[in-house]
Amino acid sequence: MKNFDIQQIADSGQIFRFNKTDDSHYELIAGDKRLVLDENGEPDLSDPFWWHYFDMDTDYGKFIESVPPSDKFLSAAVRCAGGIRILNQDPWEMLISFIVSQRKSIPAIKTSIEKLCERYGSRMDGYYAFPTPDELAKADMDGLKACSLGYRAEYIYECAGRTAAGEYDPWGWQVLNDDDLREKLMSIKGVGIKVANCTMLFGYHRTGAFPVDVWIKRIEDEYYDGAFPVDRYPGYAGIIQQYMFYYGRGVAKAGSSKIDRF
DNA sequence: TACCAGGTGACAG
DNA sequence: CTGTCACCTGGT
Repeated sequence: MKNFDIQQIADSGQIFRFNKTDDSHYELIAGDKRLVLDENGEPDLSDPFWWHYFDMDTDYGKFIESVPPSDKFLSAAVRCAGGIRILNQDPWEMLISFIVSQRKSIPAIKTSIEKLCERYGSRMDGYYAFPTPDELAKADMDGLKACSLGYRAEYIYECAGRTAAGEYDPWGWQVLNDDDLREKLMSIKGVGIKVANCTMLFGYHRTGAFPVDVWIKRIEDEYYDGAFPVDRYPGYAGIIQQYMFYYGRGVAKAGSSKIDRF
């Protein structure tokens, strides 16, 4: 499959409910759906939901080819991360997941989200769906604290309550332009610029959103004199960000054999 | 065992 | 408007 590598997608930090189930299978849960992947990581895309989820109508080759050879870092990044795609995930699930993500390691994020699903999500056949706003709004602070959320519990509590009440409408916000959407997201307590941009990129497929986290910051400081030229990639800087994130994080983890240095 | 983690809100200056 | 700082707590 062209420009498709499930492991790279999983390691690019956009999905948290992706797990190895045994030595030859992976599972991916999105909303109330589950996808099982074989040892090759090749999903069955006959279901239109998953076809759209994996953004199969988009040609990622053109983004990769647009990278100027003069940019050595980015050229190396796309060589190593060419299988990354921006998934079409659910706005609500992304909003809650990235509120949870702040100041947490990825394993800790996954643990918290799994606990939220087990405690508040619907029981499916062998797994738990991501809780709906109504389901999550039933949570009290003690229950949320039991999900290892720490100080984020009150953010989740408030966001779920206001969404269930109709004050927040994550799905309705899809009609907003990027700036209005970002402003709306940042009006939510616990959502700053980084969480807003991640939610936009992964939950609303706003590929122009460019989340700057500690990894991207390090890369900007080290290779781009402090600021990445986002304007060079109009409307798809977020896709470029994913290549940078995957590669930069891989380089930092010394000994990672699948990463080539430049 | 300490230390840090894909940040944010509150508050100074 | 930019700079600091506390913050819950799991994972390594």
